[in-house]
Order: sequence, then C-alpha cells, then structure tokens
Amino acid sequence: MLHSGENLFWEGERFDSFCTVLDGWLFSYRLFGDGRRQILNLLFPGDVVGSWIGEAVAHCSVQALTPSKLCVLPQLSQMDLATRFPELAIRYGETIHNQLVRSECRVASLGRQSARQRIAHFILDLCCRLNVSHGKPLQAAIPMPLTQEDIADFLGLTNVTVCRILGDFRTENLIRIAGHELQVRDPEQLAEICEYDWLECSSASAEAWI
Amino acid sequence: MLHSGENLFWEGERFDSFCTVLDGWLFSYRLFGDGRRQILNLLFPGDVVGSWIGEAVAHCSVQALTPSKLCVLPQLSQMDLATRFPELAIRYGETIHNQLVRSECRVASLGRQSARQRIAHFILDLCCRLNVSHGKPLQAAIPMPLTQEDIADFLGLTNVTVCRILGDFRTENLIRIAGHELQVRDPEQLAEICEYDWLECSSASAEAWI
DNA sequence: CGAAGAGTTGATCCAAGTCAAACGTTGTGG
DNA sequence: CCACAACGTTTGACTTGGATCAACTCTTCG
Repeated sequence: MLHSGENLFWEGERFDSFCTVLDGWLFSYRLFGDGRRQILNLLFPGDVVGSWIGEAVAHCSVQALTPSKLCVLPQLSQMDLATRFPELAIRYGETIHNQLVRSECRVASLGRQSARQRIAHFILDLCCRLNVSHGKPLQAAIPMPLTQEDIADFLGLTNVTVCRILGDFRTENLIRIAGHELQVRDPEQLAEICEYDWLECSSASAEAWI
Repeated sequence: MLHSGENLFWEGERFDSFCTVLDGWLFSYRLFGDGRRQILNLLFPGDVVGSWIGEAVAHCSVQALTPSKLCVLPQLSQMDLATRFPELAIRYGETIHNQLVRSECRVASLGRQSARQRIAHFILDLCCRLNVSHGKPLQAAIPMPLTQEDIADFLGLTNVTVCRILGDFRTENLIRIAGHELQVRDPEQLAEICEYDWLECSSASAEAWI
C-alpha cells in the first residue's frame, strides 16, 4: 500500500524487487538539477514496476498518484523464473514489450508534435488504456487525478500551455472536464489533430498476474 | 542482408518475425503526415527487432543505415520459446528491458532538455553503447554514418540547429569530427552539460544470440 | 473563515524553427 | 580525368510556438 504522493523508490536507489500494480495510479519520473521534472510513464493496474532481472540502480523514481496497492513478487533467479514459471516469463515479455511500444510512441510525440497534438494524443491514449481495454466506450468519463502541471511534466510542456490548450479543446467541444473527471466528446477530431491511429491500444490487466 | 537505405519493414505492415541484428546499423522511425520524421531508436548488433510475441502490425518502420546482416529466428510459439529455450526468453527480457530504459531516458531528454543538452546526451550515449560496452575507451573514435538531418530527426530538432551546436562543440574542443568519424575529447564536460550519469551504459552483444 | 493549492489570463521574451543562399564532398558517366 | 549532379554542411536573416513572469480567481479542506 502506498498513499498518494508517496514514493515506491527513488532514482539512483537500489531496487531489485519486481512488482505489479494491483490498484491505483502511479507514475515514474526523473528530476533534473534545476528542479525540472519529466514524467516517464503512467502505471496502471497490470503494469510491472522494476525489472525481473533486478536492475542494480533505478533509472527513475516511482510515486503513487492515488492510493495504490502493489504486489511484490518473490525475487527468483532468472533461471528459476523462466523454467519454473514460463507463463510468467511470457507475460513479463508481453508487458514490457507493450511498455516499450508505448514509450516509443511518446518519443515520436515529444520529438515531432506540437503542444496541441501532444495533448490530444495524451487524452486519446489515456482513454484507450483505461476505457477501451476494459470494454467501455471511448467516450466514457475517466478519472483524472493528474493536475495540469502533472500533464505538462508528462508532455514536456508547462502548466500554462496545458491550461490554454485544454481550454481550447473545451470550447471546441472536443472534451469536457468536470470535477476530477475527463470525458472525450469527439474522438474522431482529436485523432485527426494528432494523427492517432488506434494502434497503441494494447494494455494490461491486473488479474493476469494473480 | 540489407543495403543501406533499404527497409526491413514499414509501419502498419504485418511483421511477425523476430530478428536480431548481427552486423550493421539500423534505425526505427515514424513518419507524420506532413513528412516529418522521428527516429525512435538506433539498432546495433545484439539488439532485437520485432517482438517474440509477434505484433500484428508494426508500430514503426525499420531501415538499414549501413549494410546490415540480420538473423531471423524461427518463429516458435511463446510456450515453446519459454520452455524449450529458457535462456533465450531471459535474454529477450533483458534486451527489451534495456531498450525500455533507454527509450525512457530519451523521453526525459526530449521532454525537458535543451537542444545543446540533447546533443551532448546523444553523443555520450552513443559512445557508451559502442565503445564502453566493447571495452574500448570512451574517447575512441566511433563511426558516424548518420547525417546531421538523421541526428536532428533522432533528437526532435532541425538539421540547422544540429549543425550550429555541433559547430559549437567543436570550437569548444569537446568533440572532433573527421570524415565519417566522431571522437569525444571531453566526456566530463559533455556529461556536465546534459547531467549524464553513466547509468545508461548497458548494451547488448551480437554473440550472445548465436 | 482562511490558507494552500490548482486553474486562468495577459504581457513579454527567447530558443529553436524556417527560409534561403552559398559552399563542400562524393560519386558517376562521358 | 574532368564535369556536373546529388547530397550534405554551413551561415545569415527573420519568424514563431511555447516559456516565463506575474497577477488574479476558484476550489478544497482543516
């Protein structure tokens, strides 16, 4: 269990465990010397944290965004894992491969898309991961515990820019924001803005690991 | 075998094979509607291309930068792979995990670093992957088949900016460029520029797969 | 109620993009 | 061996998207 704002581990720290998220939202991030922060990834139930091969030193920090439950898997030797639990090894490969695809899509977005495109991309990707993979319609409202500053740090922008563009999207009736929920109203047009091709919709589920 | 400039596969194409690079440099990339290109990853001997679980549709294209040799592994079912060749499954997990770490470091760089920092980061990372992992000193000259435009597309910049900053680095005596070779002359200062922490130096080798 | 955090808005600035021209370098074919 | 074409690099002038700075408002919650 982690409270919101609590860290699972810090960049540079030794972290050999291998966890999966059972419940809650977390994010991994890096801090720079001048205080800038880049959020690397959002972690939802079913995602893995850490490496099964046990990286000596964490390359990023991980923090809980909402109260979160994690399952720490017993640390086996690699060989044990692969030979005694081959289905676990397969699932690990799948999950980490999904994360890699997603990460590379983010590289493309950060490298070559405008602020407007990045934000559209972010919204659609989030809906895909949360709604579509759980069988809900894309337009279903999703919880939004991220502040605008979090979104900015995720997309390599500033909170001011995020605020302005979310405002635009709202007046263009592309999205609706109420309380801490976000709803996509016009996925087609959002997809057109950012050239989203609905490929990136694979996600994980927590049940698979239990 | 692939000639330089030749594509192994294209984004959106079906590609179920699972290859490893034996020789040469390749890169994966995405194109946007207006012709912009983002290079996602550089692939060196020892890296894997594609997924062992066979992604239905490739999320990016892969092109050879230099004449390249690839080893296409026979496509086994996942279970076969994990149970009959557990050491292969482990190696796959390691490699793909390394790629993920590297990709996330790039997200941080693209999201929060200046052009100068990104280029310094790129140079050091390249040297680490090529020299350090092969036991050579960091300062050893490395081949540089990438054009400045390639580097720009890798870092989310323009060729003009890359040209200007490489020029700066040269006059500051941080690097030396001769023909198609690049040599780092002052790794310390480059590391200071981009807050490089030498963590990201794990790499793969081709031999391990044979 | 009051304080702290988050969101909104306007004014200004700058790093990097864009456009354009000139200069090198490489390779090919007459 | 030269010519010239294709491609890459370099440099200068100008533009711009998003950052920065700063004030103000709106929530939330003890």
